[in-house]
Amino acid sequence: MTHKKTDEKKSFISEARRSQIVEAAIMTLDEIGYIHASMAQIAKKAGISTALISYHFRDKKDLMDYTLLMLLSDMSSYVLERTQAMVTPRDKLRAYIEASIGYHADKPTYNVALIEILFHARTADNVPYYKLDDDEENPLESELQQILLAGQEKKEFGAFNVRVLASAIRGAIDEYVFNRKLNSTIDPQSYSSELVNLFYRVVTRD
Amino acid sequence: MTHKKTDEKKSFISEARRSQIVEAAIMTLDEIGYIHASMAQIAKKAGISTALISYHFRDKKDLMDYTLLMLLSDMSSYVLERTQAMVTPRDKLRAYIEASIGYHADKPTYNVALIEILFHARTADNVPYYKLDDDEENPLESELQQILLAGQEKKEFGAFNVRVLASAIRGAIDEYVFNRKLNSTIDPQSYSSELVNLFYRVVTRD
Amino acid sequence: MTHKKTDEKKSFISEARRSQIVEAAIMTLDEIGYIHASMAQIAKKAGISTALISYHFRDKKDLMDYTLLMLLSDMSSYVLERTQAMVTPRDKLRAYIEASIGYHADKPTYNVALIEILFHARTADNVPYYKLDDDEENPLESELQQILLAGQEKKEFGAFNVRVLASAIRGAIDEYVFNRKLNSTIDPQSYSSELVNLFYRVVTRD
Amino acid sequence: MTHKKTDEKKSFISEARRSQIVEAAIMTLDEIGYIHASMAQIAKKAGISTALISYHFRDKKDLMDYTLLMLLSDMSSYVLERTQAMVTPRDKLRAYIEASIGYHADKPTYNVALIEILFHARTADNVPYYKLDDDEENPLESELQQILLAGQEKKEFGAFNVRVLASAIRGAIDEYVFNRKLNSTIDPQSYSSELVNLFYRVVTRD
DNA sequence: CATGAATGAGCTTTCATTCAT
DNA sequence: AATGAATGAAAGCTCATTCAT
Repeated sequence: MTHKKTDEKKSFISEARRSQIVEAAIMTLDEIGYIHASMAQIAKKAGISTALISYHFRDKKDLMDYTLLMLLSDMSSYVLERTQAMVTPRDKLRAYIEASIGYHADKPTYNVALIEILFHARTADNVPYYKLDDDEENPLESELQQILLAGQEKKEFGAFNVRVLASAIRGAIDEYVFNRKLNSTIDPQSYSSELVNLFYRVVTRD
Repeated sequence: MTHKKTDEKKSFISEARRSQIVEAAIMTLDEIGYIHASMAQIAKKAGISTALISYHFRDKKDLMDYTLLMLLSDMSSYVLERTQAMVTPRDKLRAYIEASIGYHADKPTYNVALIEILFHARTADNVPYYKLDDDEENPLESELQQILLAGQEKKEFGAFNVRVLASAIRGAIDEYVFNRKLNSTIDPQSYSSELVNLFYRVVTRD
Repeated sequence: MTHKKTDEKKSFISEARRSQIVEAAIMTLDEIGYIHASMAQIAKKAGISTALISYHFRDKKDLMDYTLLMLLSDMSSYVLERTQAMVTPRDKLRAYIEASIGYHADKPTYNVALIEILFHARTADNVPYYKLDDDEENPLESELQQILLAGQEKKEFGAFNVRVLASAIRGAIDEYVFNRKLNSTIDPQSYSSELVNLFYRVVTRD
Repeated sequence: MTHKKTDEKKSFISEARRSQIVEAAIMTLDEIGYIHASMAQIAKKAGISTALISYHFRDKKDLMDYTLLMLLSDMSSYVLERTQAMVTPRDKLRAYIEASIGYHADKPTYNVALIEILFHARTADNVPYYKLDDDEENPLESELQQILLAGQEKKEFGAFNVRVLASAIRGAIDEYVFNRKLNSTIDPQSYSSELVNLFYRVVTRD
């Protein structure tokens, strides 16, 4: 077989097709969810034949894995760009929270697709992705920990367990993503602003 | 049709059968996940025929909805029992956090089944359950809000946005449930203890 | 899953269905050959849905293996019955050759189906069946060897290499089965009669 | 269309390509069998694109037919060379048997490819090749018949039905090719030697 | 109350072939 | 002469559901 697969070099046109397919996959995931996002539905959305998807991706798993990769990297760039534009740990923390909430508001389609894959896809051994502890560091997680750590080292922040606080912050952010009763009644700016205040209280030295 | 459905009155024996099926569904969901949890697999686990499931539940959706109901009520009881055994808002908050984390550690099977349904099941209009803003109040959410509110009224707690703090707390709890890198490296007691400290800082009056 | 599979006990009605499916498979194999004998074609021939075949057989391999078993046992019975009705090695040898050729003439459909499976089916490791040295003794092969051996022991036959002669006889028989130019121009009785004369010459003591 | 097909004149470079493709087809047939020997697999083995195969052969049938032709002519040359080097019918008969068995031992890959095509390929009317009575004389069959006939005419051999004996000899040879239990326990020299003895007994005048 | 039997719809994947470049 | 890109058709298989018994 000569099919282009995720880890091989691809031609420009091939790369364009792959992007188009990934984009169609994301839209389909958002619109009808992972379970109904069959190759046929994705192909239909992309305006191509299912066989062409098979030509550009080894199989459905390959397509979903690649799509997940794209989604994760897109979200990471979005947040990291905005965070790293700041200088002090306090400002970085604020930017991190605002960007994380903001991404959800800005690109809801991507967010839903991400969730759909994360909670449906499974490894060949049938281990769900959401149970996997990514061998590779999650760049968003480590960025947050580094911000908190830097704040402590610079004596800008007080004493706290970095990993636990980082988790709490990430959880508070994700809660907004998942909880519709929340995100449909409080706008993202207000929520992130409140969250910033809340966690400033925790990090601030007495 | 004479089939017993979720909202009809059921005989004792029928009720026993339904429980058995729900139990089998939970175990199957935990072991192989929602997508592979076919009627056949659940029937096999229960040691009965698939047709018998269809006899006791209108369809797969009905079974999953009922199972979800059972899971939610089990978790609620677990947490509420332990919370309501306390008197002061501070103690209630501590109990709430510890019980929520503890449930995850105590009944991992139920927790996984809960997640599997929540993130896979969809309404007839294809709306995912996780996007639904439960029409009925989520008793765990409102309990937490009431604790925080009571603390403020009794001047035990300071000023903060109750809904946002409640969300942050719930998010911090769920983060432990979902983040394997977290729950596999920090034991539940330590995490909840740290979380309690963290949020005590937030609620405590200056 | 509760599907009946080849090695489980089956109900009467299930057994009847399996027979019907096998019969349809044999006819389909004869008519359009292994490659085109899809589940759909076999189901069509049997007047049932493809899913019903899947219900009664684990997969296509299971169906083909079971069909092969039936075909081999049918052919064996046919030949062994006629052979074992004879008493002396000479008569047994004649009966063996005549019955083997006769089976081909009597049941051409079965014969073709047998060939189709034998030369197309492959193990899970992709080893073709025709390359397999049956772990279990082939009853037709061993019967022939025993006839020749008995003839030598009773001094009815002279000296010869039993295995080689047995192979030559089986080859001469199969040649008639496979070679259309042969079996379409010489009738089976003549061919077997000539073959008997030929091999009588070889076994007869000088 | 300008595509070069089997019956047209071809350029030298085109002929080289065709040979390369045929060689790849043979290896693929031997390694994974006819059914899995897709154009893609053959192209991969040849290190070219599938489209190039389509360019040099009308379709898959054309490729397989041509490959079969090559295989048959290779086998014929092998056997005929060795047979025609002999002078007397007895010696020719010995050479024929030894060469036929020897080819199988010498070129197992070719032999397997030959079998795979013979038992899988079908005409446009879906008639399997193995059921075809070649319109053209099979040179190996007629050579054997001529040897036997010549032996009778020269009074070197006795009386027997030439066509039947020829078939028996060919069958005895093919049995060694197909029967793995045979060819894996008796070496080709021994088997052909025994076969020669056996059939010498048949042809020798009393 | 319980089951085995049966189906239609849908799934992913593979294939030979075509076509523009 | 050679290829990458693309397709329609068909394959085997699984599933939720229905129905007669």
